[in-house]
Amino acid sequence: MADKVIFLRDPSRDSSDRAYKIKYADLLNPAQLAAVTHSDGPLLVIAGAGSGKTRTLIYRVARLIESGVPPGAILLMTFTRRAAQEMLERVERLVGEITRSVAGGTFHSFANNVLRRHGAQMGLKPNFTILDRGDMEDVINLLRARMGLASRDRRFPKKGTIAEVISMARNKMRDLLAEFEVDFPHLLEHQGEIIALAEKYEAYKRERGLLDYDDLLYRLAELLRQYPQVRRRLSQSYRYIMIDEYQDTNRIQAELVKLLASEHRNVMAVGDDAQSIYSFRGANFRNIMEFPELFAGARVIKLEENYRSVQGILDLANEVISRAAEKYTKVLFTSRRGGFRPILVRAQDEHMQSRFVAQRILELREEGVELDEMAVLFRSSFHSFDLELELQRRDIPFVKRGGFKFIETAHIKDVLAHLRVVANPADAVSWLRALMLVRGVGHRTAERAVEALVAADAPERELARLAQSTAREGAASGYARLAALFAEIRDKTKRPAEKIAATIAYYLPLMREAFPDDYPKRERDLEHFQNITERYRSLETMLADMALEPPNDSLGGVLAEGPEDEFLTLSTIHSAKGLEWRIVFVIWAADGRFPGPMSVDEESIEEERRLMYVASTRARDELYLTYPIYMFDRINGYMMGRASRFLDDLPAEILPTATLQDAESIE
DNA sequence: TACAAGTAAGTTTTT
DNA sequence: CTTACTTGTA
Repeated sequence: MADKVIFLRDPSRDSSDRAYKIKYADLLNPAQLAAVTHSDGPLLVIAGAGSGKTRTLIYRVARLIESGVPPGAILLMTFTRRAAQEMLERVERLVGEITRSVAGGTFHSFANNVLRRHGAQMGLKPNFTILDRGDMEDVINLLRARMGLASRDRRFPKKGTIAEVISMARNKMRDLLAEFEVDFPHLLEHQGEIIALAEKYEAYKRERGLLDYDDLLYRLAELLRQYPQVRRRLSQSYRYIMIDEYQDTNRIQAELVKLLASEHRNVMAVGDDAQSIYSFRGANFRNIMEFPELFAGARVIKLEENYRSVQGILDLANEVISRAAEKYTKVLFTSRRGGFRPILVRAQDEHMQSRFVAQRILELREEGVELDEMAVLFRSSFHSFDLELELQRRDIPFVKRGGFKFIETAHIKDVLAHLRVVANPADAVSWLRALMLVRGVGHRTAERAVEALVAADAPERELARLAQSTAREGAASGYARLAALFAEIRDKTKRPAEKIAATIAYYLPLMREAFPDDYPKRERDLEHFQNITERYRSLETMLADMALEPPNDSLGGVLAEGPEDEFLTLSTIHSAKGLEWRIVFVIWAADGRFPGPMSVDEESIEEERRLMYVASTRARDELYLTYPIYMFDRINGYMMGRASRFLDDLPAEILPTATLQDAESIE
């Protein structure tokens, strides 16, 4: 910030007849303004945490629209679709124009839309089914069993591991052989079989109109590469491309950007290398480092002024990240005054940690801080279990984000499977799931039936035939009921919610038998699910949404009565990305939890460090980092815990410490 | 072949 | 504490 910057106007663009309603220069700092008024050509914005990154994107969209760019020519890629929606709502308020035609969402949702519209060119049916990770694993498990790899004496990797290898290789655009050498050397002995399995998996999906998450990106790239006329058309229609959170894109996504921008190179990438936390998904923070090479001549603008946090919090964040090995150097600063320093709080054990957090939250609420302004963050979803109990005990309402999603529970997946076979009768994964629920049908029978159903022209007739040909009494009526349901929900005049209601009615008795211990809880989930789906008019859209943007909160923790009530947020750090609160607690800031036991090599430790940086920069006013001294470990039993290595050697003027003690008078 | 019950092992983050 | 695989029975 040493130099004073004087901007020269481009007379051809800023001509007098086009007056901007928004006073950009008054509302933005010089760096933000430069990014917002940048017109054509590639632009990289390195945006530190809290530096007004979202604001910059919003004003840039507004500016483009005010300059006469049709909203439909703008493509806004974000990390979640909700982020895109919120941004566009703010743009609408700014420009007073409808922005609904701005294309926005995740790479995956964008790919989904394009492939449904243009995929036929490459032989892709528009009613393809999207497989989530669980579905992918189901298929792999099936193929693994078919290939006789499960029953062997030798230990063979589990479905989850296999799925991980396959997916990682694709996200990094490597072949499987290279993937084994680099990331999974311990699986080298199985590589032949896994490669064979991966080939079968590909064939299985292609034959049945199934696309997993990685396929969405791959098939889109394939479409754009192999069909230049489609690429040109798309590139010409999306003349301005903006990508948020660029540090968390992977190689295939970078390639997609390149292809989509091939006609104009109008790409604005925004991100922060210090916040790259998705390498487990194939994200490569080198993407952001190498953006200027991918788009030669790219302009680079850095946003360093932080508008979120008090200086004490930034000092800690800067200190944590300064020890990172590789980064675009930037130092966050703020003009916010205020004496608060983050504090490292040591508890005796996990429960004391929970009691401290709950107590402090109640104190803050007494002081007038709303629960909505507070969050508790943690490295892994299960770290909050004890705290959740404590919060329930004290009647503190909360929502939990991240971790296990209710959409992934068996009962929701069961219901969805029935709707998925309606949308795509070739969807063998879902048929299998639905058939296994029929009493008297096990995996063997189900597998045979699935092949017949997928090949059949009219599935309901095939179901009727199965009902007649089965030797088992129970199975016959089971098939008949399934056939009746199928006929009912196939009715195109029914809304998705009505189909869900019919499916739930069919499913409830089956669920009670399958889950005698906890079916009431599951029934509540189904009710919740029913509510979520009310707003959909198209079954296909509903199914795609459930796969691509499932509701992120896991149910169960919510204690409050009405929607007007305030909630405390519990969240994994990953799910807290891009969000902010006045008060933030980071629990389990202990070595062995954060960084976790899985992080051993240099690279993953570096990623954990960035994760700590992300966590601490979520806080505006106050930041509490806590850890217990005694931690229970399944292997070692109780052991002495120590503070996270990212925190324990920091000077006391950056991070003072405190120890908790029980006061007999209280409690 | 289906399914219940019992035993053994493994446990991050998410589109 | 959950899931995955084995064993036993109908």
